[in-house]
Amino acid sequence: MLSEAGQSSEFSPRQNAVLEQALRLLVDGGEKALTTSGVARAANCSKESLYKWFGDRDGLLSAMITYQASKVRTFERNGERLTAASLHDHLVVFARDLLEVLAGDVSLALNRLAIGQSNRDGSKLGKLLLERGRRQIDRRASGLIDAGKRAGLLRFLDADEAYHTLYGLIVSDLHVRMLLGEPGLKDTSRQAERAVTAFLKLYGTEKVLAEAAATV
Amino acid sequence: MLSEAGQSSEFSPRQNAVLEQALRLLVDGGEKALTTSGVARAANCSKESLYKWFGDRDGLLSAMITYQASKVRTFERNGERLTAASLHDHLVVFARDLLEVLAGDVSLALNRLAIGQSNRDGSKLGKLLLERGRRQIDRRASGLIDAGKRAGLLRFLDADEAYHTLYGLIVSDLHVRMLLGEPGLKDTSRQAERAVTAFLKLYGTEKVLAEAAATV
DNA sequence: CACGAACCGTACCGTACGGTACTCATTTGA
DNA sequence: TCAAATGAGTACCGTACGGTACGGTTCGTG
Repeated sequence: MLSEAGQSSEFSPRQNAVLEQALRLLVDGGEKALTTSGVARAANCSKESLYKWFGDRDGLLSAMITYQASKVRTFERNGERLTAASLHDHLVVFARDLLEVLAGDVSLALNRLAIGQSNRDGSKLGKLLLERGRRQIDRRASGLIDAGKRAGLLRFLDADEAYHTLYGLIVSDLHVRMLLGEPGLKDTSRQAERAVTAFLKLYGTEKVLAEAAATV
Repeated sequence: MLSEAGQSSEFSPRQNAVLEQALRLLVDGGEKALTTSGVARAANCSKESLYKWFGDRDGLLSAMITYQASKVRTFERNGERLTAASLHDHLVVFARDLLEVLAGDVSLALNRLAIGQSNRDGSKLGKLLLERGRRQIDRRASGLIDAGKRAGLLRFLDADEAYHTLYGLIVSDLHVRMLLGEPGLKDTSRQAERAVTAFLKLYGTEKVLAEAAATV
């Protein structure tokens, strides 16, 4: 179930509680509200402990990203035989999950944080966020797409290219708009459905197209 | 040519020079490097003048966005008759321009700035950035898509939906990745070509598809 | 019980920022 | 020619942050 070597003991329970409070402060008030004094006060710990555990403020930020990523786990593809209908459904579920994750409070706050620091620290946080937070979702989608190809339902040369196309169809500019503060999208289900329909039209084999035509 | 009521006298030449220096500081060192003292020093003006001209620091940031947006002007569609080939070419040029704009130093810096402030000031800068910076490119693409429909080359129900699909196909997650500090994309031309090909496969009429099949 | 480690709460320090006040040189205009 | 206005340069103030040091408290262990 857990695809990564996800040792949940990266931090102690006490430290996890502190990181949880830090994330809450970040979500509520942005980076400016995330002061070391504020975290210590909110988490009922001392600043000295913060610096012992996390080194400095940047270490705290990194730990927050690592901790949050460790909470978001995704399921591996089980080995079931894919049909056109089940591929479509799995893709729609993936699309909805992706939009839901990207629109999440904590995700948006951490992305804003990493983006804000990206030209200050050489994008250290950005790299961390992409590695820890994105790999799960990437692997899930790639697995799904590969399975679709093996089942003769999808046709493509470059799996990575196909995945990026799927991602773009699902997300479009919604992520950046939400990062800029625009209120979240209203109808994620419709958006997910549209994206998957388009993706299947681009990469589906005759098998998929026939079934789609039959059901529509 | 200028579609907006773009009075270039929004700021005085002296103020424009100051804003130029402020943008340079922002691009070089991120938001943290953009201090009022630093701007005053770099632009050889006094802090008192800064506050007289722009009110406060937020006013300076807004002015920077407005100024930068006023520099990026785009051409309106001329009334030429679209063919399948010219539509394709115009779309590719648009895609390349879009990627080039999004990957620009100043654009990335301003987007990072607005995103960093988005949960502090009620996304005032984010709104400004979307309105001033995005409307031009939106209008250009919408005009192109509408012209394609009028010429019988594209088929869609919702023009906005078609445009967002095009945007997602072109940009995918590149914008966010660049905002997070990842080095820019290596091959914008190929990316643009792929996006337009996919877009035409999704929204093109038989007329376009026939020509595409003939040329490929 | 005694000892030490971990840790909380707080006080403290140096620094850097946003914003204001003041002085002095230059320009403007009648 | 002279005074009013403009703006550069600088000094200054209050505040707030990151980071450190210290006293007091809890808790596990021999």
